Amino acid sequence: MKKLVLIDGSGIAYRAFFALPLLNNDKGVYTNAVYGFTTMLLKIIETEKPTHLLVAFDAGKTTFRHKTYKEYKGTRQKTPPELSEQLPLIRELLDLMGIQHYEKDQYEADDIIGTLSKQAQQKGWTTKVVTGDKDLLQLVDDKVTVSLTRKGITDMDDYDAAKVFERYEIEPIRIIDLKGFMGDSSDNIPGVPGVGEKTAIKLLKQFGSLEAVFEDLEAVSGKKLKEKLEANQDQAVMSKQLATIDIHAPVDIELDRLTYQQTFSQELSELFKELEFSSLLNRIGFEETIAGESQEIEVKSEVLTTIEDSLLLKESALTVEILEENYHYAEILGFGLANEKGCYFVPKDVAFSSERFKSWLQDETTRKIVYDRKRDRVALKWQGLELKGVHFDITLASYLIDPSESNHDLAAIAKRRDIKYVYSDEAFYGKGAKQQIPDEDKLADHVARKAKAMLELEPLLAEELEENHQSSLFYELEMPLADVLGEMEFKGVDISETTLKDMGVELNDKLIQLEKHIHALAGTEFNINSPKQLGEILFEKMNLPVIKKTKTGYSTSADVLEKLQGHHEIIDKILEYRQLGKLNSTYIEGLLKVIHPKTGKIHTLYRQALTQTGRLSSTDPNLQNIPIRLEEGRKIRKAFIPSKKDWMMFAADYSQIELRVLAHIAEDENLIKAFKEDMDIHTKTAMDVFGVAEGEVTSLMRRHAKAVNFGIVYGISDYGLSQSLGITRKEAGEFIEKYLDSYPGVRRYMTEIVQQAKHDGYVTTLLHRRRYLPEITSRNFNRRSFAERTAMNTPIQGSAADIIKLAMVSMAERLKEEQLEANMLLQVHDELIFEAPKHEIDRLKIIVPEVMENAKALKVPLKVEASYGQTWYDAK
DNA sequence: GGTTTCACGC
DNA sequence: GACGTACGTGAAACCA
Repeated sequence: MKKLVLIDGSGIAYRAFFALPLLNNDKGVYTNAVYGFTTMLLKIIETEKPTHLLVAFDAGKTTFRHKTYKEYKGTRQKTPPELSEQLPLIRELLDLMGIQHYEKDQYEADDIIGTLSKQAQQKGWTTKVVTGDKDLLQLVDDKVTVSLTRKGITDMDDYDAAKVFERYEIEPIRIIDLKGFMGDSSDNIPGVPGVGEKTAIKLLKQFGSLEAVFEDLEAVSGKKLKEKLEANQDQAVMSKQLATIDIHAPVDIELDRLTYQQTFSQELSELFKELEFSSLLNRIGFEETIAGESQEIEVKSEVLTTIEDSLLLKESALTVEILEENYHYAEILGFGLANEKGCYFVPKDVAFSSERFKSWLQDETTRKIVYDRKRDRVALKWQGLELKGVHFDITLASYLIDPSESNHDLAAIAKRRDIKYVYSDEAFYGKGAKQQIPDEDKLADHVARKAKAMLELEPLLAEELEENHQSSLFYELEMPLADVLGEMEFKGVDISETTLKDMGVELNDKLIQLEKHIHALAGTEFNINSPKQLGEILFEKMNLPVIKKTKTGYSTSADVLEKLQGHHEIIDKILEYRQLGKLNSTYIEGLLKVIHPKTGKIHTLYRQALTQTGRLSSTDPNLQNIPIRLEEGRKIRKAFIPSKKDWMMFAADYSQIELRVLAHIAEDENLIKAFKEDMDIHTKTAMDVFGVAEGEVTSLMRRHAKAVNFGIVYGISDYGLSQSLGITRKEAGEFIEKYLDSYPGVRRYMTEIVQQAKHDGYVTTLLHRRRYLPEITSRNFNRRSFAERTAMNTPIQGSAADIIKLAMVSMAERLKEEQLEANMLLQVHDELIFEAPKHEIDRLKIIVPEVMENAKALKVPLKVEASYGQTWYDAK
């Protein structure tokens, strides 16, 4: 059985280009269309298993259709150069994959596909056409099916005749009649003005074809419609003609010659590597190995068995080689060292038995270049060593230069700067179950390469930081902050295991009761945690109204369930079950799992080089999302306790720091005044937006105003605001407009920052933190809108992040200066949590707000609220 | 092991 | 006219 696959190469490339963000490789070659095209191609080959395969392309600008209508495709924008430059790459790729491609002067890909599909039909082959263009549906028959890209590029809808009929209520061949009436704005086919899909289908159902309609115009119902048809008859006939695919195009290619045999050559894998399609390399059976170009470059290194003073220079690159992600549990494999003298690997036994080496590690006066200062420092702290004299952190530098680089992996950072002899840890050690440590020779080589690369990278990165005006941000903020965060992580926060366990027992009881109750109400037992099973129960068995669907089934999210409240008592129970289940699995069981066996405390990991805005994130466990809003969850905080007897937990948070930052950046008089007068900002916003006096602000008005402020801070859209308030998008848009009317400075800022982002390609924060926004010029509305909101939001959120980071560095210094025993333990974006002896609380009440409020002088005062108690829960 | 859905915080 | 919409982390189900 012959199976022919015909791919609309031009159409798919076009779709891929617009569906994917503008990727490029390290040489600046754009690759998104090639990437999308290739993933689609691999998927099609895998699922369709074609015996014959051809990719058809459009040829040139003019086609035979222009003879009929010279305006054909006249409104189409010129193909963007970022896309055109990728088309030769796609052809090269097809050649390497042994896939034939074809184009014919004066014809479009559609005509080639149409002609070949009909020839194949004659021979009794089955054909699959792959395209993004609905016009191709006219080719569907008993032997030909059409796959239409849905969204993205690999998501396809398969159309056979029945599916076409289901969708359009007409035979596939009548798609051309449909186009004749409707026209097609993207091809500049006029059709009959005022006739859309609905009317066209109605006419075709009644008359059968476009010609039949015009033969019996009198039978058309509706005077207006009749007039429109009469006036545009010629245009309609021509439109149909334009939309008709030529199935007798002079295609000089034999079907039998289109055989396809899957072969993936070395050359193909080279091309994939060049384009940086590493995920696709695996799919074609070429695992990216550590071999390849890295090992071809020789790096001389030595394994040290004794440590000579002469090797330990003031200026050196140092790597502390550990494998574990979680460095609180890390085993040190050894050290890499690179300096003027050469590159070395120091095995752990040699290192730890050398007093010389250990004192060098702890020597403040050296200038060490490291890859991840916090990681190295904390890992060594667990070994009782204080890493000192760190002068440069490669990860942090790379992060500040461009936070969007998806991995600040050393090999990637190096490769982008043309240093190619170092390979990534993942490639060297493998990942997941495949991870293993090679023998010492290889290990030594790898580690030494890393150290060498770091030594070489430091001046390059330092210069880039300087160019970006980020030197001070780097040396004076992020670098010292890394040590402060390291101390917080290493110190850890104490947790009462018994409190957690008691809460767990109680929760489990409640969950069992709830589960029974829910099963009884549903009349059957099922897994409430499974959205799939829950959806079937609610929407099929119990016939509750479907509010929203996900791509795999019914949505059962909280906002959907809330809309169903009142329909059935089961809803409330499910919501409660979800809430308690979350508390139990994530917080009770989750936290119990991560208590460190050596300290009995919880040691989180702050990620300092991750978020696009400059905020920190926290993992293993995440201590930045411990419940607070609902009382049941808030009780979790009772388990967070001081580590010593007679100590207290002390918490201080910034009040409205983002909106204060906004007032400052936007220089909005109204907003500045409000903060200077220390007004309740949501009430103030409500007064301005609704035009009422303070006393007339209702709680609903305040709630709406609060959501608008929230939206400003987080950069949500009118849609997002409408969702959170349960109002229409239009109303949400009006709220935002009224807000901007009330705060003209903010409006001006929003306009200007978008202009600036378009001009510079990036936005910055108060301390010159940078975020690039390449999509701000995207032709895709969604992408562009998202980039615009990001441009408005990042300086606000990022500057707030800058400020609390400044406060943390000052705070650590201040605690030391005053010789306080208090420990700074946690940061939750706008708040700091400490533990301290009772007798220091009075002092903290003064200095913590003082340090935080004076971290950075703005045009409005910063305000901090502090509290304390026996547990984190009580510090409210 | 990867993806999807849901839910927690700011 | 539709698109699919703050950022993070983590658990569980489900599919392969």
